Amino acid sequence: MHALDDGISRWRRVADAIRADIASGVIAKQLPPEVELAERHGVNRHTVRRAIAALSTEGLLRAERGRGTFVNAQPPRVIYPIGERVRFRENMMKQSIEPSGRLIGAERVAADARQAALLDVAVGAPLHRLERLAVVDGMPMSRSTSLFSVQRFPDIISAYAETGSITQALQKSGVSDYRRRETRITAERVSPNDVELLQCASDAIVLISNAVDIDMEGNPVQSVRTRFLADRFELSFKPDAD
Amino acid sequence: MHALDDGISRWRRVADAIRADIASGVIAKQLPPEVELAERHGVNRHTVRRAIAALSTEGLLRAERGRGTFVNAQPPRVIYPIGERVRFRENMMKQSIEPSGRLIGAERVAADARQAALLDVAVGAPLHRLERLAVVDGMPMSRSTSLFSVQRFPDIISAYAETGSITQALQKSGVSDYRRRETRITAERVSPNDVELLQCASDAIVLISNAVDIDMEGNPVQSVRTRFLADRFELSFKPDAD
DNA sequence: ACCTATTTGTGCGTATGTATT
DNA sequence: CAATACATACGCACAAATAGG
Repeated sequence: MHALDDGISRWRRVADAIRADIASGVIAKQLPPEVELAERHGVNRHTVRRAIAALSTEGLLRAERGRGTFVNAQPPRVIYPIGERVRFRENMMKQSIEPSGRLIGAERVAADARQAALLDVAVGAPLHRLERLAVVDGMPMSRSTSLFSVQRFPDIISAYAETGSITQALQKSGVSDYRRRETRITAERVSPNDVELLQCASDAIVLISNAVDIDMEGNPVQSVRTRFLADRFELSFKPDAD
Repeated sequence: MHALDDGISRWRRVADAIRADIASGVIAKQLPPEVELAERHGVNRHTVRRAIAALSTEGLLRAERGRGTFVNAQPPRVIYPIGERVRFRENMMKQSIEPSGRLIGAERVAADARQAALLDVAVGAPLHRLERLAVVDGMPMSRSTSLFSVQRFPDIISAYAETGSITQALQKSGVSDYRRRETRITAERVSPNDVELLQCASDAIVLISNAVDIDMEGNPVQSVRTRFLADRFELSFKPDAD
């Protein structure tokens, strides 16, 4: 019978009670241990764990093995401008943030239909795939996967490895300047592959930006898919430019 | 000892196995029952449930009590342009989609510091808050909250209620045209308040667009915060315009 | 209309593993 | 090393929704 006062399950009511305690300030930083919460609410420890799991999924709590369960403080999001001119380094330095890119890996792949259309190459044409991790103050901020035509940019990978900058690597390859043609944005849960690199929870949310850069003649230069941690970033679009 | 082959927990390996089966097409639409999966993988039913819960959080699966657990079909996302000229109705009709807005509620509120700065009014100044739900083919697509200065637009609420269009309501209020000054985008889990209106899972992800519209003289007209379901939308930004 | 089998959801008890203090 | 606290895993029981006879 389990003595349900209404149609709400016990773990939901425990979760609601904890959420209320946090909102009212009764619980400020750290939760009582699971066994104590179980006693206090008159439920099994598993039921408390179920409630904590739900609140963790909401992003409200964070459990650390051996230490305890803590209320998540949400720092203000970094503002990331998107527009015609997109330069990671410049954007960050405007906000007094020292950025750095890290090369994760590079590979040659064959263009599928979608990629071929974006980069204006034949289906099956060889592409360089460049995997990068953007780091700010030692904190991973975004993961990006860039695609370049091998035919047009045969040495782009080594150029990036040397300079650590897409802009400079493209200059070495004869592209003096480039601009963004289109940026498409959506959001998903982080892929398991990126969890370790981004040092985030396995159910974190990432903003996904799919973009195509073009040179001054309008020819596609790179197609890039960037994953930003949504709780650390806000993408800003200003028509006027700045 | 539980016979862990490596450092990965059993539920994770079951989850990985299920994910692989889906990717390879071995499982197409519906999963075998939990008890059968438990037998097949040599684990307890709870362990299978843990794996299914993780994959559900990823959006890959959907469990229905009494029926079974199903693979989520992901329909292609609707592309939503963001740029200087933002007109919900026009945007949707370009993709042969018939939109409609629904008035959820309206309220008078006092401007806090942030809102006051955005709308260029005094802190504490009265604002109209307009709550809307955008619906496409009977399917809820986005929830938005608009703020207008009461002083400048005393009758905006009734004008919207009559016309069902922000653009037309503003025209009635003497704003012949307007454009977007800035759009900021991030993502969060859906707020419990919006779950019912958006008819989504309680842990769904929403893209959040915070934007300010200005009239042709550059004066702020409205501040609007829109929540799009991330699995139904892709926001597109093209510098050139279209 | 009813009953039954199937399937997911909830809850408790117990034991053990692992990281932190 | 010991105590504490979260993580994983198994087993059992019953509730609730669904589907079919």
